Amino acid sequence: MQSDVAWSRLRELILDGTYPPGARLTEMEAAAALDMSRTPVREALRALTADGLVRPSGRGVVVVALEPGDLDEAYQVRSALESLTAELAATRQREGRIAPADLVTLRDVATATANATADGRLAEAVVLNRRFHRLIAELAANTMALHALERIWDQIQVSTLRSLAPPSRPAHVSGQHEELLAAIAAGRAEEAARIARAHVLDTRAITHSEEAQA
Amino acid sequence: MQSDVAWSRLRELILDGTYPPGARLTEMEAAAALDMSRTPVREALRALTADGLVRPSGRGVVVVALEPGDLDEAYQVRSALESLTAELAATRQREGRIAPADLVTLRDVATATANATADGRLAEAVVLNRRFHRLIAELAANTMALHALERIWDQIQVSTLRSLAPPSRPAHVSGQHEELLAAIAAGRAEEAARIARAHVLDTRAITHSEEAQA
DNA sequence: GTGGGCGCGATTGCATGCAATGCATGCAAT
DNA sequence: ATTGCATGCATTGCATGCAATCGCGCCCAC
Repeated sequence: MQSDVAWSRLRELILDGTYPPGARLTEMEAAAALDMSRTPVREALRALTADGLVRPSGRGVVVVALEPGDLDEAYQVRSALESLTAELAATRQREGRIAPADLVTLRDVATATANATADGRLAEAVVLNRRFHRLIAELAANTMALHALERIWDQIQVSTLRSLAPPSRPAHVSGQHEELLAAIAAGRAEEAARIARAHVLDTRAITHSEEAQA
Repeated sequence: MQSDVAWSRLRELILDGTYPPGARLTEMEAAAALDMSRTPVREALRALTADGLVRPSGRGVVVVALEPGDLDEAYQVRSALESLTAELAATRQREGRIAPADLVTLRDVATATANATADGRLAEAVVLNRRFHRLIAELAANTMALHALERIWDQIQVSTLRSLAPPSRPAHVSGQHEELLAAIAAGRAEEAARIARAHVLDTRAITHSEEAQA
């Protein structure tokens, strides 16, 4: 369906920074850019509005720019949800409902993320980091939580892309990934929940301090 | 905008059970029922699909019927989010950022909910109960959490409307509301979070046992 | 020079036409 | 009788026309 194509392509363009926060976008422009008529583009823009990636502004829409306060809110929600998914994933592991291969994949992604970060391949690190957290959410086998998280991740990604900077303590972040992985692999649900919550809030704090530096 | 009108009217019809889970719905039918053209109705149906209230099914859409397993997932997410909003509300209260009148309103709604439940005015009790939880989410001042909760509440409401039965222990539910209220009013954030989480999961358990009875 | 008001033009929102699609129904053949 | 297929039709998805709207710029007055 062209409507879905329009949605995913526009979403992609927003998430990779081609349309940065604040960028203006009209039905007609987008229709011309994607070479389709206004109708499917119109539906896509409405969907993106519902997703919180753009917001109506006079004529057309603009890519949202979350203010620091809104970002804090987003991280709070993300923290609550990832705490839940980590707990659920660990519980499922304890119950033997998780395939060993999935845990291997998770470890691989964690390693790749650490390497990319250490090497300064930041764009790649962002993708891998998100994949790491997504894999955990998938292991939790809770589609509602996964969907809610996708929305939050998208919104956070849009508003932090421009300030791409290496984490001040890369080893710290990687260490937390390792701890989280270990807790899940061991089926320690409560610990996994605690680590996930702390890790997400830590990530926010790091971004904060780097904003302050800038 | 007619598109929004269509969305809210259709949403209302679904949430109040006029279109029960499983009901089929086509663009043309809905357009005729709402007396507007297919275009705005079409957009509304897409939005409702994104909201998880209907899902495409062959031609047209059907109102979603969450299976028990999906309901469990929904309650898990709801529990995580309400735990967060309760914690945030309590924290804001401790910081003196909550108007006393808002707490009075919250208490009034809690009382009204308890009365409606005790009197067997179930439809009313559902509305009041939701308003109680919503007020807390508003006190938390986290719009993302509020939006995510609205979605979850909608989905849960649709799939539990038909099994409207008085809670087996109404005093228990009302008591939990009181405890939650007290924790927030006293600014005890951690306790509020704990009570909220337990209360939501309790609600789910009650529904479960009543399903079992039926 | 600045503030306010007015008019024009771009852009949206809705309606409808048209073609494509997929589902249901019925018929035929085994 | 049941299954497979073909045909017709309801319904969707997209394109485009048309009217209403809103923003923007310009001009005038102060």
